Amino acid sequence: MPRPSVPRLSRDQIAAAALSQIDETGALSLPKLAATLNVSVSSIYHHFANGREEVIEGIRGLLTREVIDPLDPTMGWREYTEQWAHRYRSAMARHPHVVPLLTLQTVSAPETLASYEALAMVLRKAGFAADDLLHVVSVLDCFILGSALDASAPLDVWADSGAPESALSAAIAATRAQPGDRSRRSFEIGLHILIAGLADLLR
Amino acid sequence: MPRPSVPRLSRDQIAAAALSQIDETGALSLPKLAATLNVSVSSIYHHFANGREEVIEGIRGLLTREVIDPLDPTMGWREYTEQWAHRYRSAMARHPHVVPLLTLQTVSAPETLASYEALAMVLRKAGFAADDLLHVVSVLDCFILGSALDASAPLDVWADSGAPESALSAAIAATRAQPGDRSRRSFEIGLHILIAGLADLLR
DNA sequence: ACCTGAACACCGTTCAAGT
DNA sequence: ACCTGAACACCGTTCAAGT
Repeated sequence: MPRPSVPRLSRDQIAAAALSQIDETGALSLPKLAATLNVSVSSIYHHFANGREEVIEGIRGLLTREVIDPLDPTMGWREYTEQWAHRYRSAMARHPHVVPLLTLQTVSAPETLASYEALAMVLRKAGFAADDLLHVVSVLDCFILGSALDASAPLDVWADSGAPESALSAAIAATRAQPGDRSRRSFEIGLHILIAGLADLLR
Repeated sequence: MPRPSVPRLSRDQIAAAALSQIDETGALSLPKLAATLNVSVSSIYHHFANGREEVIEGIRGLLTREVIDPLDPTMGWREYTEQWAHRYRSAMARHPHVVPLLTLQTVSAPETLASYEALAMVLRKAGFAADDLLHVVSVLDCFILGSALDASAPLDVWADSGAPESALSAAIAATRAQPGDRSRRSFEIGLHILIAGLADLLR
């Protein structure tokens, strides 16, 4: 078979197909990915020399690009942080099965690193002390990641965990009566508390 | 080979060996686990009919038992919550490679469910509204889980991510100058903010 | 540069069979 | 009840070879 005049694969194309496979099947298999792309497994390695792990980093990059790009760094730090957090969480919540895979490996996608750097610059300009800045980023990051995991595998499963007088079951029933997305609402409550609390670090 | 007079395996023993393997190698392989236990792979399935996933749930149970047990439910909700959160996070932080595996599957370990139920009861007695209670638990849970992941794969790797004038690199350098565990310190800052903020829900 | 095809070592899971 | 041994379908990764 001749070498095609135009490459049949690109990194973005592979990462996008991998993302779809995870969304649909809940897992990533390189043989299946190759089959979807009408290509042999080993040719994926030509674009991602480090194999599976690098493909997953590609997905992280895709997701970051998708939602983080158009943030205006000149707005106030509170608003910037809130939007940054919201976008991150919703990007991940849209791909529930991907999130646990992302937690399995260290962040190296340049788009993701750049978006954290952008947040750090906004916070520095807002006057956060050098000693505090990493803590601020870290606290936000932890909560967003945890919330994304919560959106992936909601606590609601625990409904049938205990006896009928269970405090947790009662709370779940009460929450079910409320409209909207429980996980998203929890996220918003926590985020507002965190931003208000972190603002105190500015004196 | 005769059937041994005393069983050679128990669930706890298998889960503990699995935990050690993950701590030491960063991954869990049932064939290797069987070899360590001087047993054939299929005999693991006699104790954990659902295989690998159930073994990992066993580890979750082990970790929960290890640290959650001796919490006195009569203390104030703030103190209870703080200790509960601290213990959870440190139990997970002691086993960094385990945390991502735990996020891959739904919680079903009864010990873990019981500890969330205990927290919910303390919060209810403290006067949290039924509509708020699940959000309170969820916000705490998200932050703890995210913090455990942060303890597993610290942000500090990002030190060499950018140019020398990077705001993130500067923040990392400033934080390195502080004594103690950066991830743990971030956790404490966030936890105190969250508990104070959640207290406002009591009016 | 870009892709193929075959090979390798390794998985998790199942099942009939032993005592 | 508790364990063995073999078999199955499936992984991720590598590498020589094609054009």
